[in-house]
Amino acid sequence: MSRDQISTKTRILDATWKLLESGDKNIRMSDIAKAAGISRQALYLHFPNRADLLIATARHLDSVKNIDGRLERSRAAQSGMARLEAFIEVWTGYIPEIHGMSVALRAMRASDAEAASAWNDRMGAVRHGCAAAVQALAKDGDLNADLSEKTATDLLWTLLSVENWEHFTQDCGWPQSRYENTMKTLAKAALVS
Amino acid sequence: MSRDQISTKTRILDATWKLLESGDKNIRMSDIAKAAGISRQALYLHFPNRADLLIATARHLDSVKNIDGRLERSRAAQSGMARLEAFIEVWTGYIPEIHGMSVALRAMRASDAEAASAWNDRMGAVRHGCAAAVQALAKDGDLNADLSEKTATDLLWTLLSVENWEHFTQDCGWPQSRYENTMKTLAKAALVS
DNA sequence: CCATCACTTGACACTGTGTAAAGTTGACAC
DNA sequence: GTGTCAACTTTACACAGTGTCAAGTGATGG
Repeated sequence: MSRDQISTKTRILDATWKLLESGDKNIRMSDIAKAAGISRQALYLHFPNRADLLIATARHLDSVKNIDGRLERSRAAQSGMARLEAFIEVWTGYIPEIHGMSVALRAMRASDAEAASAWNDRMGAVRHGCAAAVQALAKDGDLNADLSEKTATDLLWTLLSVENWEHFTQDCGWPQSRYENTMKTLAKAALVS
Repeated sequence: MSRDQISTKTRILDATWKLLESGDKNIRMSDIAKAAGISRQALYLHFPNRADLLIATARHLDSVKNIDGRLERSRAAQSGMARLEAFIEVWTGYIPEIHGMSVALRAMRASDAEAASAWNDRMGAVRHGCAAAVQALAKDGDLNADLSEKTATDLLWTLLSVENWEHFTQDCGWPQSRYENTMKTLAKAALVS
């Protein structure tokens, strides 16, 4: 609160987020500056470059959206099956909220190593959730005997990728609810014995 | 053969392909020109812009690799199941050969409408193959009764996406053979009654 | 009243794409 | 041989977008 109600840094992050969410591609630093109500050069007083700004926005998003808190719910489940379902519900519900961000970050992966590692870091967290759900299934003896825990985690992780969400909801035109239900069905078909 | 053994246009396409295949990101027009042994400006005598060059390279690749001919094999299968398997074998075997190209084309989708439609066109062809396999399954009465042909096609198409291939072979480190076998198993688990 | 912080303004270097124009070279026609 | 044409080269430049730099402004606070 040094200057305004909310700090300029936060205003920048919110503006960036909003622009990404709007689905506009090719967002320039000048667009972000305009949206945040400051000069383009002032952005560089807060973030060294575009990549760092986008990465900071991703982290900001995660903290505002409280993904960790939401996943808490799935950790509370009694059975492995319930945990798998709860995890799928939480994660698939989260995807549309971060989709604009994810498009931008993935687009930057090709040219920016730091963007790539920011994305890998976030997806690593998802994988961790998948692994925990698989482990809970295995503990209950519900995991398909043909699958190692590693393999089962790979399958679930891939199934629940943002790219697959895009494919179903964008390219195939499925509504979110159908996507979510299908993911549950497929996950069970693939993982549960 | 106007000038050299092979035409300059072909040399450009081959050079572009080779560079894309090498996995280098951020391939510039000047890189392509150098690889083709001509000046950067000469590229523009053959292709109006970068997008058109990449798209032409994609088509060139498809024609050299003869994807249509390869898919012929799956059309010859006797049963629906055999057709599904043959289609998966052909397509999954094709993915690694076009992967460099596909990365470049997908990266361009965000900023270039023509690149997006070139990619959609190619993926539309894959979807067509999926639909035919699903139809063959349905004809044999082997299609899961819970699924419409459209839904089954959506599932198979998504399962066999290039993005999922990347996920399994790159991010999960699976060898190609394992990827292929898993796709067959998963496809059957998801589609066959 | 002075200093400092947060910002603005204006200028500029750099990269990569695409355009433009004039020059070179070799093949082919007559 | 001369002329012509196509395919290419060389040089130059416009343009967008990123990132840097330096000088200036204006409010806040000791």
